[in-house]
Amino acid sequence: MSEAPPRPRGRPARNDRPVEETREAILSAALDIFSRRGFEGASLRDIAAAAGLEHSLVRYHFTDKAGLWRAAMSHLIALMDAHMLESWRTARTQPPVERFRTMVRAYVRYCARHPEHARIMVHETMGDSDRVTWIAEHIIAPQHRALTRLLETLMDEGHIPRSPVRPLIYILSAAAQAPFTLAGEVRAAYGADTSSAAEIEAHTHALLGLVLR
Amino acid sequence: MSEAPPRPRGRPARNDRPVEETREAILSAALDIFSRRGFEGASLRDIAAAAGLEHSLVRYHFTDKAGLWRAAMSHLIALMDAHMLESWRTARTQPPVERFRTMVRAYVRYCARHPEHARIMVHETMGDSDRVTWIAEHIIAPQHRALTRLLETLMDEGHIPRSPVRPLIYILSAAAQAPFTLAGEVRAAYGADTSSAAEIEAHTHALLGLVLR
DNA sequence: TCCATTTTAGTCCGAATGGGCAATAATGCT
DNA sequence: AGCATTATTGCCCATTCGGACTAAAATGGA
Repeated sequence: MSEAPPRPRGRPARNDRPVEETREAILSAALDIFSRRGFEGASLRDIAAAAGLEHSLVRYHFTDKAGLWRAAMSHLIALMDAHMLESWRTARTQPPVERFRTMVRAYVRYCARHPEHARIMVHETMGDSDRVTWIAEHIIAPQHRALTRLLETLMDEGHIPRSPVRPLIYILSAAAQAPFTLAGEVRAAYGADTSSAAEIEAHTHALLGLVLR
Repeated sequence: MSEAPPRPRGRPARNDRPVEETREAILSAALDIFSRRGFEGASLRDIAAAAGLEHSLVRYHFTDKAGLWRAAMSHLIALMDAHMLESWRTARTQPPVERFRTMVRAYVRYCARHPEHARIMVHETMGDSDRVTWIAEHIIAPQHRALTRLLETLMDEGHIPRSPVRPLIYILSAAAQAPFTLAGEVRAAYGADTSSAAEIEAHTHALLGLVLR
């Protein structure tokens, strides 16, 4: 009579991983799964499994599904800031047109490396959960504030046609994200891998060539 | 002792709705829910409820969740064709630049009216289900084939900068869709309703002004 | 009129979900 | 050495999921 092996309940002898590494593994997995399935569609068990853990541990570290979502968003903002910081420092000493080029190049590279970002925006922008409010306040507003001044300068100097800024911002950021957000579509329709360096460069070039003439 | 009202099992006396109307109600609800939650996240019960029916009826009409998805996609293509047909007829007699203007105007209006479309593309482009293959073949390929010829003519005539077509197509279509796919974000960040006629016109104008100079 | 077909709703099932909680090994403070 | 805290797992719960099946009213042809 083979009894089901009564694995003892408590903490496993699984030591060696630094404390912070567990939290980060969970947050990375959460960004991936949330971007793929949306908030409701994502399951704590899938997120935990993607990080190689049990779902109770996710709840231990982040209390709630909602709490995990907020922590994952803060993590995403930190990733973005880290990625853009250097380019932002380079750009601030450049004249407007070059500054724009530098920022677009950096942003396209960021979109290619973190397609979860744009996907999460698409997911969370539906319905009127409090999550969309959080995103608008903590992510969209600062981003757009920074872009608005630069775009107005470019219009004043005649490098881009005069136009209300908001449509322009959405045109530019969506254009920058597209081939990476839709990477699977491009792969299925063209057999191309848009995350390659050559594709990133080609996309940046096409976008800058269209906007600055 | 109030017995739970034993609603008889069978078909309710709910007559009067034309047969085809039930199917269409289900398909419209399916497009909405699929675009909001993705394939796995969407529940037949939610789709049925959105159409005012029981979930068994959805399975009666479309057998499967996968079958419903395919039927909903065909329905979406029919909606798109119906919306674009008239503009396409107008455009074919026009010179290239005007033809481009006509097509962009029509496409932006379509994106505003059917934001589900772009949202579904974002959802289904993740992972490599057979659904992304279906979409690439039945939706993306014909769309891009039609656009490619027009864009090459515009480049030959010097109206847009010379560039590989694929990046250009993704830039243009993402730019056309953005404010409507992200309608909730725009509402939360700016308090604006991008589905209004004025917003649609402003967006079209900004896009055409940037592309054709 | 009768009866087969079509269209609808209700119910049961096994699996998965978010959350609550107990058990317990590791760690670190005193 | 002893003890509180931290980090982790296993298990239980009510709810919901997709799907299979049953019950029955409406419809239309014979």
